[in-house]
Amino acid sequence: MKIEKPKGTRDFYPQDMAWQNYITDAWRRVSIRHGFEEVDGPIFEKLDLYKVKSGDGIVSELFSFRRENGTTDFALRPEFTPTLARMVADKANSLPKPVKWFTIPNLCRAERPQRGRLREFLQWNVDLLGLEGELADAETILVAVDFLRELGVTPEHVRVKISHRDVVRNILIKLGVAEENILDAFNLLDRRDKMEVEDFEKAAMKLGLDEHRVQRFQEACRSRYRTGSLGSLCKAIGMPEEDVKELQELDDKLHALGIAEWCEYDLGIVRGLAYYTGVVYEIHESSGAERALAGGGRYDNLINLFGGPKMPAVGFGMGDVVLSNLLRDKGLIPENVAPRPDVYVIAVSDAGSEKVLPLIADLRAKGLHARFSYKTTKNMGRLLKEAVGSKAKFACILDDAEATAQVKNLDTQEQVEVGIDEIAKYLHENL
RNA sequence: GUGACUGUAGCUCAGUUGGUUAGAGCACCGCGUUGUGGUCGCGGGGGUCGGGGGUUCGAAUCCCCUCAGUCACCCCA
Repeated sequence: MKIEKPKGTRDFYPQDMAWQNYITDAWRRVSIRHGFEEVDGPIFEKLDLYKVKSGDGIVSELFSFRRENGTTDFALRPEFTPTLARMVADKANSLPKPVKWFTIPNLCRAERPQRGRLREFLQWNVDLLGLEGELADAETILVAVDFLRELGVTPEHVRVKISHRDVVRNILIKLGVAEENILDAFNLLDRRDKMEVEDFEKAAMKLGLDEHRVQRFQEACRSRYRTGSLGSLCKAIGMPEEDVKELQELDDKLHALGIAEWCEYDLGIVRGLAYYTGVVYEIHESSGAERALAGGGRYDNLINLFGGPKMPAVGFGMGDVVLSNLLRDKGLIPENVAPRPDVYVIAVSDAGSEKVLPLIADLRAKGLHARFSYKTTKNMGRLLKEAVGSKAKFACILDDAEATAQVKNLDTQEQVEVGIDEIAKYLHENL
């Protein structure tokens, strides 16, 4: 009987796993050097945890279950933020501030798979809590940008699109959108690029905007502004600079951190969910072809909502699927992401064969990644080919010589004779 | 949940208006080239042609259904 793997899941063969590790290693390395500490939580939570902030609408898109004869509903985690909020709320008073945490959870969502979206995926989360001011927002953006830079991505490849929920809300209200229609208006903004202009206008008018105001709505939210030009943004949409002072502070910090050229303001970015409270941002491939590479923003009410104190919070998530698409399309996949063996031991005579296993054990005990051939052939050409195929840095050739071996650098083709007892030392010095 | 497209070996694909026992390259396994690199040569395993039904003397090929995958919509935490 053949059982297929569940829809939208992946099997990780060695090559796939090496690639996955390449990404997660970089996520971890970059997080740590920016002063973030790794955390994790359960892979499933009580279903209620996901209802607190999102409501029931989201429930159909998650994998939920109940133990046989049990009474509690659980769900595989579709995101990490609720778990994080719970963890922070639980120990809010004893955690040193600010809280700088990162995590690399696998998440599950019961959606139909398509490009850039699977039912199980990895998502890097970086969150900074308990720090007032826009430096916090800027620092999370810095972490994301630094990561992308580390993998060879440039400002030409991607744009960090920044917006602010209150700014957009102000514009909408000034244009005459009623308070109770604000979320619908956000939603409309979010989808604007997928809609025909006519449909967009029709939907906008439903929210209470006349023809003239739809036009201004369009102008305000479809334009992009460079960093350092918030003044002209205000002028263009007729807004006092006072109303964008948080964005201005963020702007200053982005310049101070040297990442302003990666960023731009795009008031069409609002993010889907209701819990964001201030700055929101998404990272997109420049042409806009892919879905968002990362998304985040400020959620100052969430810790409070989960029973903790009121605490400022900002963070983002980046999924591995869209990231991999981007890196592949931009030709940014390194040739070797799997670990290279330090040395490949081969025997080209019967006497040499006797020495293989003791040498292998010795090399490995001394911390070297050492491999050998399971074949019985003594054909040196064939064995060297196998060594090269393994991507080993050195080959160690054992022959009839009593106490020495030939150690060959497979990259440079240099070959030297080394005493068998000295091989580990030689390799450590020359790797 | 809706729609479009695609299913032949692990991968990329051939396969004549329907006609013998379904093929190639790469990959994998083995051997040889009797001691220095991705060669070359020989050999091998592996496919109920996604599955089921139908038309036909005969189906990978034509028709219907179904399953899976991809992409788009919905949604996107």
